[in-house]
Amino acid sequence: MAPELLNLLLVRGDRVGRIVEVEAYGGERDPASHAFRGPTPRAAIMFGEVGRLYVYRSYGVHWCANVVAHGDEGAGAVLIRAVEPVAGLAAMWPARPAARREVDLASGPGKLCAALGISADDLGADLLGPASTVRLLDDGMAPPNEPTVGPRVGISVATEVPWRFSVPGSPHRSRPW
DNA sequence: ATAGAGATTGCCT
DNA sequence: GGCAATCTCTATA
Repeated sequence: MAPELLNLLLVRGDRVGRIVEVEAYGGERDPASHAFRGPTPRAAIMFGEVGRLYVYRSYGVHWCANVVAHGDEGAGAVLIRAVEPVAGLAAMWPARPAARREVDLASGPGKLCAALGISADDLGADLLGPASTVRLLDDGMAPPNEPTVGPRVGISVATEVPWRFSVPGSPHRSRPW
């Protein structure tokens, strides 16, 4: 379902971004996944109710946002890797002091959390709940028929698994393919 | 208790 | 292109 998230809107307060790049992580059989070692305290949410927000700290510096997604059993999550700023840009600029161009505002998993203001406060938010701090919205733009597919980024194991998806040609993606 | 690694970013050369 | 920043989790003792 990771590519199905492409072109959906990620909303926090008055800041809105359109998802242009995602990366899927599996359960206990995916050595690159936080769920690989079972439902540990951090990873337990990946084994729970789908459609919730999983936020974790990356390199002690950044927050990363995931959508919990899996079948009837098992575990998994989809990392949001990049969004295109759609609304609330005025609040995004001061949250991203290093960004000088609009395309750099949210073109990475840590960047988009900073731009939208997503942090541990939002951990576990029901992304489809109308009252949640962080929400996923469908404004009618369908996901791309043929998303760009490639290997996952920043991991040292199972790098051959082609579970990175993006909107073809979007200038807001995190890294060149 | 403690050590090592990490789904990244931005500044430096 | 190299590398530091800095927190959390997990494994080992």
